[in-house]
Amino acid sequence: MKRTRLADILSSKKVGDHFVVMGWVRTRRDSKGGFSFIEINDGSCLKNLQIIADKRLSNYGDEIVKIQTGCSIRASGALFHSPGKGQDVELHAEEIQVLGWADPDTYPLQKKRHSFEFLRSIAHLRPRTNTFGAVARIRSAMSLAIHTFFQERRFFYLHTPIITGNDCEGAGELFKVTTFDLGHVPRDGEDVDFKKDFFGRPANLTVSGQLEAEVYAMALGDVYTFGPTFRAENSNTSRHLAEFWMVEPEMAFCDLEGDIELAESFLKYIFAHLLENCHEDMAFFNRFIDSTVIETLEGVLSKGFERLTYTEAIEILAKAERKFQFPVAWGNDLQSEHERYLCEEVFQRPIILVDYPRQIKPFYMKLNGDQKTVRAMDLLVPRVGEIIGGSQREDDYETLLTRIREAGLNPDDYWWYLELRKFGTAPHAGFGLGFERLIQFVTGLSNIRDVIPFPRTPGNVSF
RNA sequence: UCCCCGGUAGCUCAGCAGGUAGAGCGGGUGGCUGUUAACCACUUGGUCGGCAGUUCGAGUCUGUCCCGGGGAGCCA
Repeated sequence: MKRTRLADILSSKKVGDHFVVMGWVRTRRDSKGGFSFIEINDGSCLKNLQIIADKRLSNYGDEIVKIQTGCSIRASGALFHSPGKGQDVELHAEEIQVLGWADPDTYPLQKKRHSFEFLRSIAHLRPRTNTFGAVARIRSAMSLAIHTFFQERRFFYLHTPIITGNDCEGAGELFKVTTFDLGHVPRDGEDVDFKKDFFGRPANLTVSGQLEAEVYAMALGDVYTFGPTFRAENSNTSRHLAEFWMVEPEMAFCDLEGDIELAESFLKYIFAHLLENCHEDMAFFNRFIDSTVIETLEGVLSKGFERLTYTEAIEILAKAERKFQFPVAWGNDLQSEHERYLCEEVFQRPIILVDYPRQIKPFYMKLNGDQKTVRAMDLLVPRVGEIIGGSQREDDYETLLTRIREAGLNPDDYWWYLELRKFGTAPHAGFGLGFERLIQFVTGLSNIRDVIPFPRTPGNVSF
């Protein structure tokens, strides 16, 4: 089954050479002049290859003229300059073999544009469209860039557990993991008897690898995780998934300043990588999805991010002429409308907000000297909102203990996390980046369900 | 979970003030052309989201449930 990928043929354009190509038919147009044009795509790149099928081919009458959108074919022939507009080269087939038919009466994809809503209902076929093919390639390229960025900086890739026994990390509702027969759950009086469950205690899918990443940062120095996380929140928005991928670097001997520098150079690295290596797909998004995405990424590369404190942000919002639905007051968390106003109207580019009030942030963030704020940073981008949340971590044992109690959590559940502060504690910091939200930002796609192959949302686990 | 909007042919939608359904695309057939979201002609195609109700009569009005979208909350 030797073949040459379309990406290689179309980039090298070796006219005169002989190739074997395989792919899925996008369209067939017949010429009664005695041949057919068949466009195929094999997913290796956005572009299609036009194949010229002459009527002298032995199966022209019974097969080739019946080839429809969705069929998979194998074609061999020589590459020629194309006299037509729309493509530089084309393959003149010497042989065409249909590998798999696609009944046109029931194959749901047309040559025409479909709505994203409809394509979500056929998630098994939507990667064959231009948009979803491009998203998949971008997603893959970004994954590679994430690893190379960290590896070049000598971070170690850490695998944190998917199933955890930490019942509360303060990050949303948990999916429970059990082997119980839910019709007959063992009970100890009123309560569920978890001693009889697989782990002998309650377990759940992870909502974040951060606490475990801190463990390894306090031994290896710089580590990062890149894996799936799960939130059972009943969130029905274009920015939330029940299963999403998160990147979480964690650095020992690092403060908030270093954390912000890492976040900024990280995003710049990813964006530069995309602009350099994913020209065709990025141009596609810029043309058909959002005509500002390339300019936005270039803007980040040249100008970086606006940085301000939470307190400064509140001052700007308080002076704004705009009427907000939610009140602006120091101590309140910023609402979407506030974040959007700052990002999209005041600064018109990504912003980093630091030093949030302690009461609106999790227990593990380091308390500032003022005792009122914590060393937190949120990175907000236009359209998508928060894509990074990070902080310097609390490294003082007593302060952390107090903060855990303040949050209404049981210190016993965090004994090992607390021990990191007891034995050789050190300043450290890290952040979490929502991978899908980053893809939304770079592609311009407005619904997060369209940047992950098989989205999981409340009421939907199809495919 | 809350607030808005929507669910009509395989897809995208129209159907104005209740009188039992239309277009474009797709599919099929024929024609035409180095075509390229091809084009032209003909043709195929629907228990109008489900269940109740009002009415002589419901795609159209009412209730309710389900599903989808946008926004909000929660967050990444």
